[in-house]
Amino acid sequence: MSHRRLHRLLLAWYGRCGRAHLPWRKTRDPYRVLVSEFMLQQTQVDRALLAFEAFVQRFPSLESLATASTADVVRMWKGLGYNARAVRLKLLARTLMERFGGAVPSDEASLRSLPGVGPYTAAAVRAFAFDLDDAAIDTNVRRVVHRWLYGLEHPPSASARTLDADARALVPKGRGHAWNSGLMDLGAAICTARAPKCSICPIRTACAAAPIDAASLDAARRRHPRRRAPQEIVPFERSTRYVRGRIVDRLRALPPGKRVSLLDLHRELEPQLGERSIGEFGIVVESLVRDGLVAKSGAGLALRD
DNA sequence: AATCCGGGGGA
DNA sequence: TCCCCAGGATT
Repeated sequence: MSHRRLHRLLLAWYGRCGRAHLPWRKTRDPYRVLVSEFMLQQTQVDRALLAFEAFVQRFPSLESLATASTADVVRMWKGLGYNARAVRLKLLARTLMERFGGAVPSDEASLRSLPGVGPYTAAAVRAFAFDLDDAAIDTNVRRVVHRWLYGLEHPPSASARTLDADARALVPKGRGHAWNSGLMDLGAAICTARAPKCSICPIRTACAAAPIDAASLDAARRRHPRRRAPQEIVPFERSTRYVRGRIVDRLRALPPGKRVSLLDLHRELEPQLGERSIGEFGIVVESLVRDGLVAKSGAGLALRD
């Protein structure tokens, strides 16, 4: 089945309104694409923008990242969250230098073998660095495709598998880069999860869901609630995530070469952490050690080298 | 299949 | 203030 009308509408809109000026869209350098995709997995474009510029300036090449210390990479990751990804990105760089001759592969199997690269990132690298006709499918893309082809996504009319197959079939031959870029921009700016702007959508005349009324979308969402884990009862400040964040932030600020004892760290962070036993604190530190973020020695704690 | 992993923006 | 956000690894 052909989707020529969809292709024409979205690609024309991307040409007019797309964010082709984003630094990771102006380049085809696979290393930069990889860095941007690692950041964009977890962060909005506006925030990733600043971090990206600083990161590629500090680590301008795969080789420079591969030879950098994990500590320096984690320091450059400040503000982005999910710090284990900084560790994986650094490990990925070393893997590429050692096993792939310093080049980013374009085949899916090789990409998927790399730390931190799953189905989405592998496809994104193929589309954005190599302009291959692959579909980088995240939840935003699934939502957009569902609306186009099946109508409102509450309740779902198609499985994730079906949507993935549809999304792949939609990629116009030879236009992988622009198509994926346009799809993401549409999902971020117009075809949003809540309050989509159908009235200004370039696809509205070819969309099964348009026009979506914000109030009825909200009502449909409430009628079909997504299954949720038992609600987190403790305040965020009591959560492990918060403690981990405070610890890593404190270790980021530690002068290179310096270390801090568990007891001193516990005492320093006490004002932010409230009453939390040293034992409980130590368990959180252990989780950071397991994640490769923190190094523990007789001299104390620091970001891992 | 379910859970963990941050930090921020917007309703 | 509360709700929501997203891919990958682990178990």
